[in-house]
Amino acid sequence: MNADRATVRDVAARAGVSPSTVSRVIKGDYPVAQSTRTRVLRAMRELDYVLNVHARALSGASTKMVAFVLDDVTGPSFAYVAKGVEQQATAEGRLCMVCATNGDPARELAVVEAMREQRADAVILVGGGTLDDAYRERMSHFAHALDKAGSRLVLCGRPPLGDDVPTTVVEYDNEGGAYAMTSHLLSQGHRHIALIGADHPGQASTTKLDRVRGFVRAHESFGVPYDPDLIVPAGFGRADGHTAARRLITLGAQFTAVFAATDMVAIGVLAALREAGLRVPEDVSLAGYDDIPFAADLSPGLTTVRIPTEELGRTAVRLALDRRQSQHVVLGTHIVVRGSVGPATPR
Amino acid sequence: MNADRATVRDVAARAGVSPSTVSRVIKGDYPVAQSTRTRVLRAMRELDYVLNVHARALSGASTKMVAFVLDDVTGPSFAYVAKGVEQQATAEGRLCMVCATNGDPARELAVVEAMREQRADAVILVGGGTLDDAYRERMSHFAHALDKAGSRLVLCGRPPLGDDVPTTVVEYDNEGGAYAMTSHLLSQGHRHIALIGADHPGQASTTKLDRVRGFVRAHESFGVPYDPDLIVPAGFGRADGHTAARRLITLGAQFTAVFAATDMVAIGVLAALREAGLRVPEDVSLAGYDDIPFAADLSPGLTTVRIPTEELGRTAVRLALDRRQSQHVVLGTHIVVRGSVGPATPR
DNA sequence: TCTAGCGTAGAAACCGATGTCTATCGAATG
DNA sequence: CATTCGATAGACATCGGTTTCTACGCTAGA
Repeated sequence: MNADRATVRDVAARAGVSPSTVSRVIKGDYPVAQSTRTRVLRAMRELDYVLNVHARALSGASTKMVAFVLDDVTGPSFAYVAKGVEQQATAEGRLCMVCATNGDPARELAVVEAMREQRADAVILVGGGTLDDAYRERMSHFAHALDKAGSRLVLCGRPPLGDDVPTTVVEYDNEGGAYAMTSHLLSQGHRHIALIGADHPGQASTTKLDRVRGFVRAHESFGVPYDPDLIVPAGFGRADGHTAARRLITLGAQFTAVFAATDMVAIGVLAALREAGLRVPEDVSLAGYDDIPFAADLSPGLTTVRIPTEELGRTAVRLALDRRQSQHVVLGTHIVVRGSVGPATPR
Repeated sequence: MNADRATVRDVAARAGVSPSTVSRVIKGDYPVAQSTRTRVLRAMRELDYVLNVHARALSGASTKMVAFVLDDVTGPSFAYVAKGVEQQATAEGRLCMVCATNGDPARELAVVEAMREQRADAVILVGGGTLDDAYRERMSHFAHALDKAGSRLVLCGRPPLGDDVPTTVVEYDNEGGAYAMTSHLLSQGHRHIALIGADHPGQASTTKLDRVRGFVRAHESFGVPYDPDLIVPAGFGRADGHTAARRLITLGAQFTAVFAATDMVAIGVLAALREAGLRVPEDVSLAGYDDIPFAADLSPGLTTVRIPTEELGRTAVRLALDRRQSQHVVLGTHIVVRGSVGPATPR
């Protein structure tokens, strides 16, 4: 009647052995006579036996799960990191949990807490990251707690929490990419470059700060002064870029190139430029950041900075599960030249 | 020394109560004196106690987890379904596991098996779906097994397995969208429409079949014969569209419009058309399917069919967790008119 | 022949939280 | 004053595998 699910005990009874023996057949790390094994396997098949991972986890074994925490599943670059994580997790025999935070630090902390309850082998945080002190402290606490429990907190594409905090850090050279792209624009003769997507006054984002830093450093290297008015704060989305660019144009700002902090922003900027009757790259050059898949399909193709997204995700899982490897890695970025940047022309 | 993690017992000892009482404080469904509760809560805080979900799951409680199985995390439409699933799961207090199958039916079956081990509250399969008999049979078996265990198999954007198989089905009107778009093209005067991304000979995909069906039915409604040579099999990716379109052009096929089976295919087709010196929509009209976010950002904007992706994901979770609701739903699709389709012009 | 050793299998404790069943205290009722 | 009920809390079995620790049968070496 109550068929429910078969347990080790049921299988044992059917095969005429003890539960211990069934368990040993399942794990396979202990000698079991061939004939016994065969009988047990048959019983398992006949009863459609399915292991209970919770029972297994309870008696000490690893949960074989990694958790992945991101802002938004639909974010073009995040999705690729997720792919890398999923791939590597699968390769290492792990399952993968995904949680979206929608950029809410409070929710992020809640999610990490939930992952502690799940006893995940690793908790991978990707993107963004606030600089808020209380937040950092709570996160450090989690890092220590996870570490003590044999798990690991991984910061992926965000800066370390501090030297004494046991975390795995996988970054990419955010500032270097911005530096390279800005240099590229400067070497094309641009002297008035707008940076759209710098920091909002309120929320400090390290990603944004780094990109601004690279922008500034390149100007310094070239001995070109930059116009603070052309460094405009904005979000990381298409709409943010569109709004910011339109305002810049309306205000009559003078610039021959736009460096958008993300490709999504660049797409918004592109639309705003078009609406204003400006051609790219003839009137204004446009550069992005992230090299999302569609960057190549815009017309003109978007010149942008490539981030090794999948690699980032794969590395995060690999390092977290093998502590013998270095626990702080910085992956490189490089610019991808397409059609959206041309030589500067006076306006 | 061995700090490890605190258990209910540790908390109980520290608070000077029994484990049962601690458990009651945690669940909160049983009367506990205010003073006792306070002491227990303090002990929990002091010991940094974290619940063990596996122990809880073992003693009968639900696992509060839904599993989400898709082809590829980076697929533009899948990501949105994932977002819907994640949102609704969170809203219902569930965590969310994500597994990618890379379109491999064998891996899909393996993943579903893993989800049975996890005792997930629901297992949501999205996209694709083979028509292969052995596969269907195995999947039906899983559906029954999950059902018997109080869980649920959800088919999202794919056809039912059969009437006697206990599943939740959330579809969208695939054929209707293709019908509407084809009608739109026909009403613009197009009489030679290429359908790129029909079925590959080997692998039968219901999604593709439905889209072809809508295409054919629209022609029949309009009394316009269609050219079988213009129905070309192709994958669902950008490269597939590019290759297929280039071959069509090289072969000198006559057509004034292309209906791409997905927006990704459309993007590939667009590139191929451009390379051949054909303008869109002046020389050739182009329509896609899915309305991925970038469809609006192409130039010209891509006329395409909108699928209620997030809604699909949200509905899947909602129905799976509340069996009182109808377990078979078909969500509507509609065409989105942008600039890539124009009136037919003789070539 | 006796014992050491190997291969194999069972009994029972254990992981951590839950829930049932029982017990106690104080207050309220007859 | 005795009894009963309500509020509260503890003891203990339980969920389903895992893992010692022990034991049996058999062969090989002393």
